[in-house]
Amino acid sequence: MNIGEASRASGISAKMIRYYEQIGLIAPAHRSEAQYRTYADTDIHTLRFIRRARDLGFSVEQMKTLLALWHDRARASGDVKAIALEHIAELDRKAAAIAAMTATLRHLASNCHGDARPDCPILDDFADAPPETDMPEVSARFGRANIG
Amino acid sequence: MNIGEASRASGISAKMIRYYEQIGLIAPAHRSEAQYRTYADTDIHTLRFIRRARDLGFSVEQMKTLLALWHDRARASGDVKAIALEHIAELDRKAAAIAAMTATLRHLASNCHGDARPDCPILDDFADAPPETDMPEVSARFGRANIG
DNA sequence: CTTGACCTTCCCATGATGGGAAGCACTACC
DNA sequence: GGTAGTGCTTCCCATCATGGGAAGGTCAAG
Repeated sequence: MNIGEASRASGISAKMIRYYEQIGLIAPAHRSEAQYRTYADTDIHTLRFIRRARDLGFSVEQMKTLLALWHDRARASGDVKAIALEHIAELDRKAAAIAAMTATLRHLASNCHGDARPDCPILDDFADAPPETDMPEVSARFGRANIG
Repeated sequence: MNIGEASRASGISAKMIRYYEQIGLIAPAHRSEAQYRTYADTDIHTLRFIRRARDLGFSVEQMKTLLALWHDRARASGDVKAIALEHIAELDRKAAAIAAMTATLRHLASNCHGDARPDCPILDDFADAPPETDMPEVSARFGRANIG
């Protein structure tokens, strides 16, 4: 199986498959005589594993660890769970940051006429909101949230 | 006021102030004889505006538009509100993607013993989850969500 | 043998941010 | 008037995961 077919079978672009190989997330693919990468069913299995983990938001580093644990038949499920829980916590943090933003924005937008008149509470807020001293907790004010 | 003081007054790093100038988000600062950037109160006001918008998750491109509207005394508040609503919609999409991820992950984690035993439903799912055909709607399955 | 689809490597771009080096300017102190 | 220390300048590089595209080799069908 060439890389195009592997891509279709796994849902990962050929570009990314090469990249994952380059950074060591997956082992270098076997090569045909013409130096084409070839993939066996087990390789596709691995790629699908990666696809699933990636879709659940895991980073490449986390996926490296997860793949290692997957291949370690003597792994402790606690190690896997710990990574998952840490990732959930990270996602929860991002969600909280987003929720705080949308709460503030919805409030500002609801007070804005949104017509041809120039008065706009949104711009007024941006112009006059007091500078943040520091992030106290999750509120309508926070530093550059790690959401992008 | 030099860039360091402007940074402290606005909450934006000196690095980012220079970057914002470079990409044209803000006008080139006035320079002292020694070519030091100098900032007046109005400049700080603009930087604080940017800080606020940035903290609410707006992109540089959106901030460019918002700054233009801010300076346009004949603006229509509807134009500002439209940008805000679009951004809220974008944030909601990210939040939904995150929520779908955490829902799936919490479910998998709750079924994982998380002890020294190797059996792990999380890895089992990653290894065997059917490949996604395409994103149907917001569910536990979705493509590479735009959350990072 | 040509056409077209596929593969290869290599370089560049994204967005917003930080790190760090080399060199010049300013301030405070002796 | 030196000198130490801080601050400013520009320039280059890195992040993270991904895509775009060029130049060139390979393969299968007609």
